[in-house]
Amino acid sequence: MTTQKGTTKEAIVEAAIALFYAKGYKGTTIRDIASEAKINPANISYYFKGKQGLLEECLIRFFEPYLACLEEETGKLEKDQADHCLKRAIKRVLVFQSEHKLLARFVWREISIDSQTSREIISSYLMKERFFLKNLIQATLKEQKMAFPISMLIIQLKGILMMPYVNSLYVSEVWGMGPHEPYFIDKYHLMISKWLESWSGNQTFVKPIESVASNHY
Amino acid sequence: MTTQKGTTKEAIVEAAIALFYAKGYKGTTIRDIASEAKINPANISYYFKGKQGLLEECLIRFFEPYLACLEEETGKLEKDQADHCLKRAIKRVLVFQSEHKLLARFVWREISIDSQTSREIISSYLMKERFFLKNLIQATLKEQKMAFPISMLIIQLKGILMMPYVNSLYVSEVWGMGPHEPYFIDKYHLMISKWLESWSGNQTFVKPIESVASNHY
Amino acid sequence: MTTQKGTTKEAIVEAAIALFYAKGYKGTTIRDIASEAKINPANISYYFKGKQGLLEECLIRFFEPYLACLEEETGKLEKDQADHCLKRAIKRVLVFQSEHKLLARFVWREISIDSQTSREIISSYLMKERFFLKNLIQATLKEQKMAFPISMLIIQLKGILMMPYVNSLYVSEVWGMGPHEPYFIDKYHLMISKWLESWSGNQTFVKPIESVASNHY
Amino acid sequence: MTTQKGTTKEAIVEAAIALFYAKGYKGTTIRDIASEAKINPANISYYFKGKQGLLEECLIRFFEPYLACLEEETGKLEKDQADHCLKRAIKRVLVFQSEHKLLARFVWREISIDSQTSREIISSYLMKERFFLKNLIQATLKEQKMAFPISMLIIQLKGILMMPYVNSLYVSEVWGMGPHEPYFIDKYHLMISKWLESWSGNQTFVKPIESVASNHY
DNA sequence: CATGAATGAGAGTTCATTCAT
DNA sequence: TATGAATGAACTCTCATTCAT
Repeated sequence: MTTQKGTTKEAIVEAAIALFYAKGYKGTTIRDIASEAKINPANISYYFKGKQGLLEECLIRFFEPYLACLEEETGKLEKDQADHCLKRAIKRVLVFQSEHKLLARFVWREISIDSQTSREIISSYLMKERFFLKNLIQATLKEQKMAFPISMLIIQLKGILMMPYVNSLYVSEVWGMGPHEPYFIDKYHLMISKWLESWSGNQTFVKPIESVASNHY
Repeated sequence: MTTQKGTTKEAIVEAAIALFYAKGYKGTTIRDIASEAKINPANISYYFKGKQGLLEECLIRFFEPYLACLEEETGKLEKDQADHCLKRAIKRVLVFQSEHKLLARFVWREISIDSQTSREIISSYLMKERFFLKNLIQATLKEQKMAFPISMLIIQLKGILMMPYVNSLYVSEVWGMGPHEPYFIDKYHLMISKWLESWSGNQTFVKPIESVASNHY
Repeated sequence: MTTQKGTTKEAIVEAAIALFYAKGYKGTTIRDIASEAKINPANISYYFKGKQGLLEECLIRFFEPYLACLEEETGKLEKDQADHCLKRAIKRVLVFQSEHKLLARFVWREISIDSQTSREIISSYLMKERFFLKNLIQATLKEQKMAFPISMLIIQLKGILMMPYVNSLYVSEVWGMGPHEPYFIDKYHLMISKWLESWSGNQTFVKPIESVASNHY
Repeated sequence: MTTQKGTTKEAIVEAAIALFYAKGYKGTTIRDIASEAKINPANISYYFKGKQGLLEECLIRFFEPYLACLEEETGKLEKDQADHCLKRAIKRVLVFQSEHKLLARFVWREISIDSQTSREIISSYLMKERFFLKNLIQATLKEQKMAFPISMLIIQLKGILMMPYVNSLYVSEVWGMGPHEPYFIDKYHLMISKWLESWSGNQTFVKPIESVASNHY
């Protein structure tokens, strides 16, 4: 059978993401994936050197562009205002995740399982993430007297970024709209901006924080 | 080898909870469990009619007392003030989950996977949960003009209850303390109370909501 | 199905030896072995931790008693005449191999293939073999002026010992009888004795070497 | 990529011989061969109709010239002295094998494995071999009273011819030199001549047999 | 001729489960 | 109750082979 070049590989990844999301990595067999992608199971080993290789491809496809957002904005710290970089980074990360909801959800859930497998690749990505977030936050805080330790801000930020895709149900209802809806990102981003300004001191274009609070609960 | 009556069964469940939490249901083999519990794998089938039976035992051990909290407080609605019942229910649920952190975390994570298996038992529990939450909220709202649809409040509440065990990292850092710390529950409960009063209109012993907001972010 | 204790394991090893001999290690599948032994393929992994484990069991079953012959006679060097020890060692090795012809043939053929697998276990056994042979020969040579380097004698001896099982066809026809026939060992042993005396100088009960030579060719 | 005509095919055969020798037929994959020969795996099927076809090509490349030696010398029986033909045949066979050591060793080892595959081609070659050897020996023996049955002489001769390549280690040490050394063939051939004369009665240009014997052991 | 994609058969292995003891 | 042996199903992966280009 003749297929378009590259089609098979893409079909496998797409099917894998959908099934890993729905049934978990361990709960998905390569035959599931093969039949979903309408290809021969052997192709999975052919293209990805096995099921774990496919998992790693998925992780890479998530983390590479995800980290690119953070890296690029970290790179702009020298010529742009730090809080602008941080805000742009946040926005880009939110957009990226919202464009890859299944993948985002699957990745954040799966790495909470002590899977033995792919441990190295995951921890290397998480290290990079932490590095960029730290730099961005540190630069934003530069001239501030820090009310919080940086480490705490990093983890807060990370939690906020993951939240809509890990607890989408919760967030979507709390916010009256979900990550899938058109203006969600704008709204969520606005909320984060206010949180950010609450500690960065840089409140140029922000409404009073009370309005967020009452929105929030 | 002779063991105390019931000891074997308990050892199995304990080992299962720890391993299901760490490695996921699919990622845990009954031999893992057996060797962790220092018993023979055949005993698992003997006592629980198989691995799935053991999973269901875990689910039951989580949901039965969990739902009991809600059911009992729902039952008190006739003789006590509705918002008091709701607050007590919330507190008991938080305490229970905090006493069974691994189990709570495992259950809420696992049911997000479309496991096919145990689907019936899970959805029956979730139906009950929804029923009790609805009744408690509805009673609290009784004489209020509802600003929100009830369904939204239910899901919000549910999200709030699960949060500390699903995203413990996030919550613990945002709150400056985690579900494992002694006063966490009190603090978290206080926050929820304020959220609750923000829509129930019953603000007898509550500080203004702004203070929560500024606490929060 | 109920079977005698230990029967299954033995049946597997027996079937494995026969099939490894006939079809080679790579050419034999565990399903071949299982059906030959009339057991379930999973038992092979159960008892031997996989096909390679079964191979190693076969190697162990060959090398352990084989080396025991050499080790014991090496141990007797202190209280007995060296050439007697060496001759007894040779005789015992011949008898042992002749009692396990398939195994012997399979082992000597298989280790000539660069199998990657089981490399460590094999080379450790061969090292021991060389050690014992060296000691036995060295002791026999002690008071002789050595016409040959020891290493050459070791390899000659080893070749002679392997020969009847590696090239049984050849030997059996040259000798007018094969390793399977009752008096073969005696005759072969006599030949070796003469070869041995040709360099050890100890010719007490030996016919002149020419008679062997004309027998041989 | 353009390659010289025939180059690909030759590269495949060369790689195959080296790998079959080192890892056995079953232990070698066509991808091993392809990457060793730096060609595409599909070419192997293209040129040889599959892995087994490649094996058969190797067998042919060994047996055809091998048998040609025997056939040609058998053909000369009518116009030349029988024992001269036999000796020349032996010499040519030895030279040929020594020029194709890997192939020789691989072939003689592999046909001792009941490979099912290529059984027909192998046994047809072995039949021819036996036919030529029988004729050569029979002619040499013609005017002799046979002390041995012919069949025994055939098998003895065959064993002698195979020996240096099957048990090269053994032979090389016993003889003080191996099949790879320049004068080995001469020496080995001399030895065979003496063996031959010991039963053919034709001892014109031979040293006394004792000298061989004392050389040998 | 040469190639990369694709396939089906079958290999080794794991696993939950059963059963006689 | 508790256990070790044994099983069948299913999984991942490898491999020789085919085919369109």
